[in-house]
Amino acid sequence: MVRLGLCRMFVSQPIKFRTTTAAYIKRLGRLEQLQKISTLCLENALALYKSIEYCAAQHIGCFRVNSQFWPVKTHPDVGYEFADLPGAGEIKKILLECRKRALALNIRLSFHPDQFVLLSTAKTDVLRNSVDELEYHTEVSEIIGADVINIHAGGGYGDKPSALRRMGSVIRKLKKTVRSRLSVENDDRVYTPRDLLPFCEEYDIPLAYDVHHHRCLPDGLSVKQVTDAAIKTWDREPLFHISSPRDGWRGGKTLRHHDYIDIRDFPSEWGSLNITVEVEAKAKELSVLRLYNQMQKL
DNA sequence: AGCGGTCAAGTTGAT
DNA sequence: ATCAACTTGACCGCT
Repeated sequence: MVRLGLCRMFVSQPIKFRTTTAAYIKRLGRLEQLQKISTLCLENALALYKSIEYCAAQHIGCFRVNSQFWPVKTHPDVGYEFADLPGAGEIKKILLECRKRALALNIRLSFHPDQFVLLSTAKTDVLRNSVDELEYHTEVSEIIGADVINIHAGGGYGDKPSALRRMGSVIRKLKKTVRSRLSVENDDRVYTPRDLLPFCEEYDIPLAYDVHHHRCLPDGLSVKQVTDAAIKTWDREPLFHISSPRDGWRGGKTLRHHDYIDIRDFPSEWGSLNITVEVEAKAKELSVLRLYNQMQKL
């Protein structure tokens, strides 16, 4: 019933996603830049195909694709159009094969852009970069068939209601292809489910419920209450997050992720639901496999 | 082959 | 005022 999701990479499998840095790319001429990036994009497309095959064979139902899948795509100096890469047509063919394979094997694909994507910011350049980044993620999503681009609500800036209103008005102006994939996640420092649930209803954006963050930053709502309310915000299969604290629940730093999931951290309320649960744990596929096996025994 | 320095971007909260 | 933490790697370039 529960579809477990693997995040971004493998620790035991020979499946590698490549990336580069803007500093390195800048040293090359434009043609060399595009050639280098093309090579990385091609390798990443092949790695995605292998990832889909692996997940399907191991009862892993979802794969979160790395944000650097097309490296430095939106960088102001070295960014590029996908179509301008040498061999773009060949790469796209492989990506369309990924889409077909994921559909045939029922592997859900998702994205989680990093912390620089901030729709609640008051700064116009930060906002522009954020929207560019979301549009890049959407461009890939449309090709490979990813249905979720999950982001955090960003900073509070001393006034969370105002920040959320800014984010809401930006969301209303996003292209439909972007907006229809967007979800917002409760974080461990600023925005709780209690903050976000009314926002999600008002702006028709689903809540990606991270139960670990909720435990780090409680808001008086129970796991059951948030689970039920979050499910109602989704018009497709809900997507939630699970992780366990590296150093246990006692002591200060509960935020850092453990290698594996402690089965006791997996909410009993989730056991029989039709939901995707992305596993955020450092042992990657090994942690998903262990959790799957433990859940089968229950 | 192994290792050290480096990497686009924002915000928060601990020191 | 500075810096680690957030997802922490993975990369290049030197030995």
